[in-house]
Amino acid sequence: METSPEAVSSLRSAVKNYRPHQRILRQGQTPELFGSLRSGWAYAYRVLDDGRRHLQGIMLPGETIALDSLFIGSNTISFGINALTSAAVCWFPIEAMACLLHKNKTQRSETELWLSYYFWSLNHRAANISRNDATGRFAEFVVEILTRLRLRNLVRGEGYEFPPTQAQIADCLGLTPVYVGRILADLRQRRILEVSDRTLYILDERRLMAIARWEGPSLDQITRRLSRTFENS
Amino acid sequence: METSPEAVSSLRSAVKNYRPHQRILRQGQTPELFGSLRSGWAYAYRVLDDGRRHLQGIMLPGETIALDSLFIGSNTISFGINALTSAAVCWFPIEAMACLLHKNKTQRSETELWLSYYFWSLNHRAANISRNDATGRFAEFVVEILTRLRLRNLVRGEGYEFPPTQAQIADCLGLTPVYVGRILADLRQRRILEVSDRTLYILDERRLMAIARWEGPSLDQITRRLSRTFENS
DNA sequence: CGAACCTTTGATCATACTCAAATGCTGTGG
DNA sequence: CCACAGCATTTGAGTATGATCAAAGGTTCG
Repeated sequence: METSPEAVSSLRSAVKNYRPHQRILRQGQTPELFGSLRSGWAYAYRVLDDGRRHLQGIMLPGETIALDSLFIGSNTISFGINALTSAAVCWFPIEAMACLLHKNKTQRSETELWLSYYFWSLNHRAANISRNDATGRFAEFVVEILTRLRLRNLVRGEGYEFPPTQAQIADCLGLTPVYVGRILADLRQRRILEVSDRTLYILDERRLMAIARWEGPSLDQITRRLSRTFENS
Repeated sequence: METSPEAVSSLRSAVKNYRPHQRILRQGQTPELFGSLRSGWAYAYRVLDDGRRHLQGIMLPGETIALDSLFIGSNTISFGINALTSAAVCWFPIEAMACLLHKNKTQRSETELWLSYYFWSLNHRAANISRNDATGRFAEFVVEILTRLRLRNLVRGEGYEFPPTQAQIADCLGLTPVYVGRILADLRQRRILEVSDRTLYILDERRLMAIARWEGPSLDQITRRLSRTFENS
């Protein structure tokens, strides 16, 4: 929601810093503020009855924290959000934000676009987990993150910043940490991609996409429109 | 969205009937109308690149078709919706509906509740698929549907109406039809539940819930509030 | 310097898939 | 009314993908 700074910046806002693993939003809480990640990564998770965690998604620098909170009023969010790396979050008052979004036509259609992307990705994630094999899941996971990093031009040097641990990736994809390690080893050996020192190197993007069986059309359509919103600002 | 009939019924609406498997909403379409299932079941699906389908969710009688459409403006929905049984859908103009929801405070907070349930279920479904084993997934699937059927008092006789085929269940849970059959046989043999003649009989709800490892608290909280909205109308 | 965590590798195991064939049910047209 | 095609279910036998258990080396942090 990195949008139309003139309008948004008129809102009172506060920046808060978080250490890795620090809680940003509590599961079951009614959010009072609406946040956006100024820097760093974060993850949305759900604590299961047996104590294990399931990671529902990952937030990249510049992205929105829990878009839900703009629309659910006084209801609670069903997940918590923690910092994955050191992170800074910019907080806005929800009420004012929602009001602004409703009145300003441009803002509103932009929010609708983000929300539709949000719905898309929630559904897509479930489809990915249920149909792809482990390697395919991981490949899709990487491609999605890549797309989002590129959208915001977060390329650093030759590689991409890629802080999640194997255990976190596993919790995202419904795999075990050990097996994620094996997938990484396999992809590295096949010279498709390599992760080292929290950096991701894509060696053969074409084959990576083939493995991910990426649904080009449906995502492309959305990202093209999203990237247009960046050009305009 | 079976709510405050006085207000909603003032909107122009049309009822349309559908045969089993008939398309209700096309994938990639911008919905012009907002629908609610007057009778029958429907399913939201996504066609994958390899031609297979993934079922994203199932809609029961009385429920809303694609709550998304109220919030995404002119964007497209990333899934299609088909009738699962013979079904009747009641269509409302989206614009008027959205406007009504925004102005009327009661309606609005009710929509927020439904939307938060929608977000919950999208996330929950992904968590279910990625963490539970096949039997657990199915048990959770059943318990969720059961909860929703009861919410609307759709009990018929001693059993519950349960039209989905094993192949559809499989596409919902990321399993194969054959294995779903084996799960059913196993649960029947263990006297936990039984499906015959499109009817579901719960033989041992306690054990079913245990298998589903149902997240009692988080769902209960929502359903209690949802059922309150039914009592009020 | 030690503790905690992350990664890597090996060996074994089980859950769920694949392939295949038989049975039953439903609807349709001759 | 029957024959048949098409689908849904059931069961069997064999297989593979990813889990589990275990241990060793590497990092990071206090």
